[in-house]
Amino acid sequence: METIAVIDFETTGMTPSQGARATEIGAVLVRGGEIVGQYQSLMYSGVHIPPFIEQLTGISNAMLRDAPPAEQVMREVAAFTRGCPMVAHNAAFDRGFWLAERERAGCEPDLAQEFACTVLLSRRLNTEAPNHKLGTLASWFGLPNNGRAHRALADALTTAHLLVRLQDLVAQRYADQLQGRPVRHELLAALQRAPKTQLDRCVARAQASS
DNA sequence: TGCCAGGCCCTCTTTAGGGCCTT
Repeated sequence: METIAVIDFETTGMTPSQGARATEIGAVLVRGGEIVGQYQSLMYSGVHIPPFIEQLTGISNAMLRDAPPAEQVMREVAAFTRGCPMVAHNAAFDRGFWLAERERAGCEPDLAQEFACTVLLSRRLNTEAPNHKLGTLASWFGLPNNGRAHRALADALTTAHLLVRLQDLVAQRYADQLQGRPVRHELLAALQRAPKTQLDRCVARAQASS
């Protein structure tokens, strides 16, 4: 059975290309609609956390002084998620840090780790929601409270629960095509790229090729 | 002086602009 890794980074800024670094990572493994593993660690990279980010995340410069080196954390989490397809909320953001921090840590590229994005999927599958922020969708779906928002494991757990709900939506909406087969990451990745008017065709195509 | 992310989506679009989403 497929295991999907859901990750979330807390960082010092919006993009590695401007020098931002990760300060914390949370990773959750999802298999068969259940959470089967979780990982969280602060990570020290030597960069200063701006006051705005300290206030947003609650992660302070003092907290990071005793944290393990970023390179060590990335090697651990790379081993934890090895071979798993990935999911994140606004995956373009987390994927950027995932690739940058992995490269810094000297991790080998993992070609199996395609990303699916719960923002893109929610926009296609859940058009009634007022917006597609993680906190809004958690309330909208009545997801479990996983602790302080803007901490990596709490947000990764919320994203994992959101992923399961979105998989359920796909399974219910396309029950005829799926015929009881699980909603795999490959189908999610195809759906998130499909035009809204062609979701039915996308599912039929994915099922025909699987 | 004014700008400083990037990828995606929508529309009063496509030779563009603005909003969303993440820290």
